[in-house]
Amino acid sequence: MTGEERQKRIEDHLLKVEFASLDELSELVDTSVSTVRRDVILLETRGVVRRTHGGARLVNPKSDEFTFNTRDTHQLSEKELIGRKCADLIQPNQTLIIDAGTTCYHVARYLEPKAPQVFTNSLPVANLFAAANKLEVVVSGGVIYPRLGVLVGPLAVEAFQKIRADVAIMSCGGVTTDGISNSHGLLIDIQRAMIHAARRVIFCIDSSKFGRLSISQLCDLETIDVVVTDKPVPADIAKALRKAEVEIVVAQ
Amino acid sequence: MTGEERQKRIEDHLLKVEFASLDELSELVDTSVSTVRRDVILLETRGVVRRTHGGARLVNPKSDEFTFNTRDTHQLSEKELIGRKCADLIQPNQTLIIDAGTTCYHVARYLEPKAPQVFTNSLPVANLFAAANKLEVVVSGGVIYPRLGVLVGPLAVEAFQKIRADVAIMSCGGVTTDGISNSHGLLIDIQRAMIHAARRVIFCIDSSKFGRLSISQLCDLETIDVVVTDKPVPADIAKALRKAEVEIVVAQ
DNA sequence: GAAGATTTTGGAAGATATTGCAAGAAACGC
DNA sequence: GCGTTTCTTGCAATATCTTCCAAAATCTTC
Repeated sequence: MTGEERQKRIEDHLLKVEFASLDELSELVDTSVSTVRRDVILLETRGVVRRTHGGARLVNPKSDEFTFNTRDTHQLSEKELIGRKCADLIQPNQTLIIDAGTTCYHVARYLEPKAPQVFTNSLPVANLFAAANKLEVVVSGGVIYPRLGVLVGPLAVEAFQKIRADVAIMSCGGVTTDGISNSHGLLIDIQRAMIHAARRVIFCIDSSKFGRLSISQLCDLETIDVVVTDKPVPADIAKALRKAEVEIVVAQ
Repeated sequence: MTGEERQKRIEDHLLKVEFASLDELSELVDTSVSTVRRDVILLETRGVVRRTHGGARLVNPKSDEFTFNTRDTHQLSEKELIGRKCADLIQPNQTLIIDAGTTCYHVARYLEPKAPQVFTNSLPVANLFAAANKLEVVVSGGVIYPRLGVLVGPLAVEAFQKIRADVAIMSCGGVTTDGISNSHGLLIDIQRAMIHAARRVIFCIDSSKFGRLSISQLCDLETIDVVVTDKPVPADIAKALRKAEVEIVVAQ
């Protein structure tokens, strides 16, 4: 086995496990620990891997997925259900605005067959469509908000102020009878511009958000056209939604 | 067996296994290691394979374009060298514009310690920095150009027209004594805006680009401040660059 | 087909790179 | 702290590379 082959195997292995001890690696490629150590040093200078005491870890594990993976784990199946149900509401060839956030990301995953035109300020959503050239994806500009991979700031707001779309697919941090709220102040302006630009506004809201209040008020319930969620909505909020003429879709 | 037949068999075998040692290959084609070595040297000059200590590796044929497979760190060592050398030219806390393209991507990989402010229209570069929140990354808006993961169109051009930066790190498709050219017409306007926005323009150019002419003319040599490359520049182009007062940096 | 020129091949010698090991230094866990 | 593990550094053994050369094969030319 040549040196490069070994290094590739080490890299491949780390892609799977994210972290590995030198012993483990030396066994994997059937060579001495010294050699593996040298390989890892080399991979580190290439920026592929970071050395730690006793092993190595991948530099940017699953960088395309961003950290919202971690948030993902506990409510994955609900969000996926919501995502699929919400995608069903979209007609072919509509133009869509897709908000940042895990739930909206899951909607995006089911959108490809509809071949819509998509506007988004979410890097994960952009990455999702970057390879497939079936549909046109427009990314708003903006500053990357680190952990979430959202583009924020004036560039983003302006981008959405300039456009019009059939549907906006949104998410949020909390819903009460008074309206929708969100936790990141930076996102509020952008979300307002998104909602303003769309003829029809769909909020994807997992059940944990009902009754919860986040820091910044985003809009009142009248602004919404559809709510997609995973469990029946609590009575008081359901009543308020009906009064605001919001269609409620429960994915089960 | 003729030499050509041997080389074809070697190539075919490498298509299957990706890596092979010279011993392995010499057994495969039933000849001495010396001959196989010569074959491999020949295949390397044709760009089919890459020699490694003790063996040979297939060169990924789709190498020149940006695959979203940025993990594909092999056979890019020239670009990696250029990337590191170019990153050395950057002072801490400068503001940078980073062009799309594999070479610029490799520059970006070495930039984190410099903590610059970064503007880019490249999704791979954006993803690279999205996880790390050490540095501020601004993404231009635009339509995703599918295979390359570049943002193009008016949103992108406008984004770069609005800003100013210390350095632009650029790449291109070809360099002749007449200037720089690039293959994607959509990129030209954006690259011009990038160059215009920067006080200092650095082109990262791997040696295969010298003497090559791409479809669209981007700029003349006077526009450039620095060229970073991996091999000594051909005499005629070197002369033209000197005349245009371009600093030449060779990474070796 | 034969003689000579050219190319290809296999191998040898010395140069270079890689590998595994060992001793001392540094880091880690308790 | 102290024992253990891991890291660094230097070194010798090994493997591979480069560069040469002579033998063999192939091509030219007549």
